[in-house]
Amino acid sequence: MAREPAKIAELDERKVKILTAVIRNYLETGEPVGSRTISKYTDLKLSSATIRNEMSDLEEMGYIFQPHTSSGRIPTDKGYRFYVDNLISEKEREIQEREELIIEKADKLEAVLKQAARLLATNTNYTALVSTPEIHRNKLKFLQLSKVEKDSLLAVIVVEGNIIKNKMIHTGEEIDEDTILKLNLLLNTHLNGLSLEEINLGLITLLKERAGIHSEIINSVIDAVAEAIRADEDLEIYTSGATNMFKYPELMDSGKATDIINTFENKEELEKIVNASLAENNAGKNEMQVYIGKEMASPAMQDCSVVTATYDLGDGMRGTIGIVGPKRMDYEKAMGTMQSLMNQLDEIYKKK
Amino acid sequence: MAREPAKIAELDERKVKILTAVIRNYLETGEPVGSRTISKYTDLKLSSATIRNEMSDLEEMGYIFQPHTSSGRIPTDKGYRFYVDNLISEKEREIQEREELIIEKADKLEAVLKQAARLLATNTNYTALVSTPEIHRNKLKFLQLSKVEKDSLLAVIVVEGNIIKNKMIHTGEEIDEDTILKLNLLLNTHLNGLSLEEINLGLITLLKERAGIHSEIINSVIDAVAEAIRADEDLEIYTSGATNMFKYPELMDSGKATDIINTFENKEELEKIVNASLAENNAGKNEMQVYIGKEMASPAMQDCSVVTATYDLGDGMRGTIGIVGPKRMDYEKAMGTMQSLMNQLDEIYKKK
DNA sequence: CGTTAGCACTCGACTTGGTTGAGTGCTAAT
DNA sequence: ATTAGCACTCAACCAAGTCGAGTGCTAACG
Repeated sequence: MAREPAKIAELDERKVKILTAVIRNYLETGEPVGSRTISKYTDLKLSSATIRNEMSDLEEMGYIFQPHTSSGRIPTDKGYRFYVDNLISEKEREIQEREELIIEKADKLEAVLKQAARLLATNTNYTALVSTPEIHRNKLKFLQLSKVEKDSLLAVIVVEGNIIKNKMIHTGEEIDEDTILKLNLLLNTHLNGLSLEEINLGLITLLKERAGIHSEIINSVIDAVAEAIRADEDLEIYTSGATNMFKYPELMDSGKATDIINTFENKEELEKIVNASLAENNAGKNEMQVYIGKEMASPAMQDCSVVTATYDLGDGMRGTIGIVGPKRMDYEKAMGTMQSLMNQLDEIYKKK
Repeated sequence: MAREPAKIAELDERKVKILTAVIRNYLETGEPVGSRTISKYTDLKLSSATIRNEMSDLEEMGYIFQPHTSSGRIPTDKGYRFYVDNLISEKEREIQEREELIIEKADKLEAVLKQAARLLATNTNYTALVSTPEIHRNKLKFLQLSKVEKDSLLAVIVVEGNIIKNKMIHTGEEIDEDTILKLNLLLNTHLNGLSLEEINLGLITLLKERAGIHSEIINSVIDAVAEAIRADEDLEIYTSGATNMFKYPELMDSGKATDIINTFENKEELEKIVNASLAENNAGKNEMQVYIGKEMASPAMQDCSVVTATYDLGDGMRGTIGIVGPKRMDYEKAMGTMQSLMNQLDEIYKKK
């Protein structure tokens, strides 16, 4: 969780080269990487022995470690962090535009988000994570009661951001059209433009008085409004491609993959991740975040990394999109794909 | 897929006893069961040698088989089928009422179904599968346009079964209240009570004529109605507890579990199962189905069994609920839990 | 002084051979 | 028809040995 900057100054140029070589190689193979491999892999002409010394230093400094005595090295969380912070940003921009994901136009936001998740998952071979927007400051924009059957009314509620909610209200007795008209007028004059917080007990009492014998209905309506708005507060989170986790032996073999997929079914855990991302993004807009291992709040995820971004569709509709993968995920690709997706989301919802 | 009746007549009483003993034992342990085990397990006092002979017969008849030479026996699909068809029905009824699942009342059908799935999964330790109802013959029950902003109308559409759909229509120009009133009257007098099929081109043309300069809006509305209704035709399917599949070694070790969970993410495959169940249930109402291994259309599922039931909430709202588990699932428990759930669903939606 | 070659050492992964035990099929005796 | 007995099979387990990739350390080299 605590995330230190990991300054580049701490390492001289050669160490940086070796560290990145280790990381790059490990990203590809998923196996611990030894000194001999590095000595051939890099352009600097050094023998394996020298590399060994440097690697020993790097280990002491906490960037890499050995899973068991005398085997190759593997990057630590700190190592990955360094890599992500200092070494990606340059390359990323070139790649990101390489191939465009294609989001078919779909009208409903929910469908778009689901499709986005699927796209991310299939493109990256990791797991995608999408949270539906949390509705901020939702003011009531439109409220209407209509008679649908003899003894039931339909309340249609539209809040800022054009979120529409419906609620059937069973009245028990028949209500005539005239009364409905009056109720509609009453409700609209008093409630329109208000936010949930502004609809307090005093206002409700006032409304009930005005409604006279139909105060019962007012109750139902207020309930409906409250419930409708509240219902959107516990946000939905979709995942897609969860089983991609199985493709990575280091997770599969240790049985971690199962744990991880289990937490994908657990809303609370996912919320932790999403919320962390949202919070961090309140200040710096539209930046991508990368959380590595223990930087994540969720314990089961400590063998993963996640790339998150926050989308903002205006009207206070903000949500998070994430790509979850093993620590040795291809950060460049993940971030590139994510960026591309965000661009497209922007495009779709900007012209509307 | 082909499902033979598996008559009880084919087997004498002793063979039946031995077969059930094999199956019961295998259901519990998940390991191949040998002759010695059976000779102790059953009440009939026979030596292992005799059992061996009988088992040899049963193998020849296709009820059991050996995973490799000289190991215990495991039931075949045919064996399970026999068990489910002939040996459960008596016991099942007693058990089913044993413990009541508790569905908290929730207003929205979707939420209820999701919760039902979660309940099934946690109660049985298998994977639950729920399809949202396919809406049959949905007649238009209520249709209303309202002005929400200067240049946008909200169309609220209610179809039989109280399915509510909303659609924003951007008009480009401002529409005055009077026109909206007229349009509403026009639409309601002509469309109310009609099904999708009945809204044909002739009717649409008529409406457009009557609407005069606002024929544009009629177009949008008809589109909205059509889309709203059609949108519900590609049914949603929820799964819950998918990871429970990992709990069964015979699936886990062979890597089948991964395949299975993968198909849980694949809508088309799930539809096969759901549709098979729905079709079969058109005739005999409210019966439970059991599909074993190859009886299922989906190839990846051939190491599973599934217990399905069809719920019917009236108004042509029918859908399928399923419990997916390994072939050696506890059929009694699964069927009992399912029955209990169906009862509760019935109860919730009967009194409404 | 940084770099390199060489050597001893470690340790997981794999192979081999042997043992065990559950289970079978078959045959002969009851 | 049932059972006891025997030879056989085969997965699972274990111990010992080999292999190879990799390390740390030291001494030599430019």
